[in-house]
Formats: sequence, structure tokens, C-alpha cells
Amino acid sequence: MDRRQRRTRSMIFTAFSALLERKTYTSVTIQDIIDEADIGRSTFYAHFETKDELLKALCTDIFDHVFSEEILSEENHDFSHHSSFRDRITHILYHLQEKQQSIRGLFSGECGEIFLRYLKEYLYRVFDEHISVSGDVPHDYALDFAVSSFAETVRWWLKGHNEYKPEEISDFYFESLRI
Amino acid sequence: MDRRQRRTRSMIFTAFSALLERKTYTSVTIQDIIDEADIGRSTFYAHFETKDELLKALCTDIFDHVFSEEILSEENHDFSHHSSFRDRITHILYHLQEKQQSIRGLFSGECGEIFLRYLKEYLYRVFDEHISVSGDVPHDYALDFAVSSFAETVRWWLKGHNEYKPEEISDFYFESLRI
DNA sequence: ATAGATACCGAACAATATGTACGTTATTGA
DNA sequence: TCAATAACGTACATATTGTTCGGTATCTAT
Repeated sequence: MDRRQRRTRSMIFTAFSALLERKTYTSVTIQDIIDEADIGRSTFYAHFETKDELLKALCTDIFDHVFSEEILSEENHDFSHHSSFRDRITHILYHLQEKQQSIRGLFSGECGEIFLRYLKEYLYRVFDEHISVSGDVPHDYALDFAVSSFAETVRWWLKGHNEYKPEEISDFYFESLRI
Repeated sequence: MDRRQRRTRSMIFTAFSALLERKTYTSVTIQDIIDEADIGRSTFYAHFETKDELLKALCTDIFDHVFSEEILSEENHDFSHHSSFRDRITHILYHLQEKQQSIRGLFSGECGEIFLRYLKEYLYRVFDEHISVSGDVPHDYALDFAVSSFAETVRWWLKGHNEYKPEEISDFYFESLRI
């Protein structure tokens, strides 16, 4: 990827994140982003077709980092079998805490919902192998339940309860969930 | 409320719901709604200032109906103490199933997230008295966990698993939750 | 260092959406 | 019947959108 492209892309991301701390996702116009990033109109459209696509790209950038080691460990079966589910969860929480600065704006309003939806897509892959059916509950449902409630746990944590450590959040989660 | 106002309001709601089955929330413009409902531009703005406000009003209309008996039973302490938490949950699920036609469009994309957020606001009130702290988990968290996972259960159910009955969904939910 | 490729600029453009204003018409409720 | 008012519809200024295109600056490979 061209250095100029990386620079422009990064400038757009920065401008977008900054705007989301001041305004709601809906009220942020592409014009706002162009002005904030101080780039040409056509330049923006050369990178992203819509605001939604921009948001998705930003989320992907963040999650690819957060889950990078997760994905690695998926390939390395030895490692994945040695580390417990709880350890992996705690691990993800640590990574999210690191990235907290850049995702703060992503939690406000409608934007937070979209952010969480993408987070869930990544979580499905991690959770799938760890969820076992109990009783008459369909596996499909059990997986969705575990993933959704974890995503909501992340929201609860990063949006007003930062005083807790990743390990504590992990404990709360597993105390509330039947696995 | 004037009969004309009720009529116009209803026409706007119908048009909006219809549009949401065809297009995403973001892509639906106020102009679209005006065209679909076939009303004057200024008439729309006499009722709602923004699209978000319209969505909120529509959700409120639906939930006020779904939770109407719930709210009644909250006032009537005798009844509320006799009916179990599980019964109340099942009751809510029955009402949501009834309203399924009118809320189908509300589940697509970003709109679904906003719909669920409003649903959660109503659920907090119902759940609050039924959630008791266990272990070291903060009451705050336990309540959020129960409400969020129930809202996501509703999403899972109405968005692709209609084959289950309200009682079954209720069972799945309580099987997965530690209370 | 040079040259070819290409990302960015910026100005312009039509098309559409937004929010408001105001005089007119039709319906309502008392 | 009549006063109140909801809805109409036309108009308007403003803003956003998405696209085009020629010129400039920057990059990468040789």
C-alpha cells in the first residue's frame, strides 16, 4: 500500500473518531469528515464510498489487531488447547482496554450498536468451539447468547465502569453465564 | 387528539414501516416518507422534527402496548407478587409475537439496534425487582446482563427462529441464565 | 537520478434533501 | 353554525451528495 494512501486513510480515521466524540454518527456528514481531515472531496470517495463503509473499515482495523493473536492461536492447535476459554476472554478484554482511546467515540449512540455488531462477528469464531449444548437449548441459541452477552458486557465495562480490571469483568461474565 | 392528527400520524407510521422493509434506516429519507405517505412536506414536520424522533415514537407506541399490562401489574402489587418472573417474561414474548407484523421492518440493520435499545429501557423496569445479586457480581452488572441477553434473545427469535413458541424461548433463556 | 505510475488537489456540476414560511382549503369539535 | 386548527402546496435558501476532469505532487522501480 502506497505511503500516501496509508497517510490519507489514517487522517480520515482520525478525523472520523474525533468527530464521533463531539457529534452523533448520523449527524456527522461526509462533508464534516472532509473538512476535519482537510482533504479533497474526491480523495475521500477514492477511499470509501459511504460513511457506513468507513465505519466498517475502522472497526475492522481495530478488531484485526485485538483478535490477531486469537487468530494465531486458532491456527496453532497446541496453544489453543492449552489456554482456557476464560484466559482467551481475559486476553481479548486486555486488548480492548489498550485500544480504549481510539474506540471511545465509537460507543456513542447508533454507532455503538454497529461497533458491537462487528465485534460479535469476530466473537462467534472464538466462542464456537467453546460452547457446548446443555439440556434442550439449541447450540445456535447458546452460541448467540454467550456472544451477545459478552458484547454487552464489553459495552457496560467501557461505557462507565472502567474501574474494573479485565480479570474482574471476566469473573462477572462467567458468574452470570451458564456454560 | 384530533382525528386528523391521529390519521396523519398513523399514515406516517405505516409508510415508515413499509419503507423499512425495503430499504435501510439510513437510506430512508424524510422525502421518501412524505412520498410514501402522500402527505405535505410541512405536515410531516408538524408531527416530527427528525427521523430519529419518528422512530422513537413508533417504538414507544409498540412498547406501550406490549408492556401495558406489565405496567398495570406493577401498580397492582397483589398480582405482581403472585405471577412469577418467568410468567411475566413469557407474557411479554406473547405480546411481541402479536406485534410481529408491524415490527418486522424495525429489525433490519441499524434500526434493529435502536429498537432493541428502547426495548431495554422498558425491560430494566420489569427486571429490576427480580434480579438478586449472587457472589461478587455488582447488581448493576447483573441487571444489565439479564436485560441485554433477553433483548438479544428476542432479536434471535424474531429474526429467523419463529418456529419456537414463547414458552420455549422462555425456557431457553432461563436455561442459559444464572439467576 | 530518471521516468512512469498514481494519489491527491480543487474547482465545478447537477441532483437531491433539508428545514422553514405562508396563504389557502378543508375538516373538526363544541 | 362557527371558530379553531390540521393539512395542503408552493416556494425558497441552504446543505449534502456523488461525480468529473485537468493539473500537481509524490511514490516506486529501474
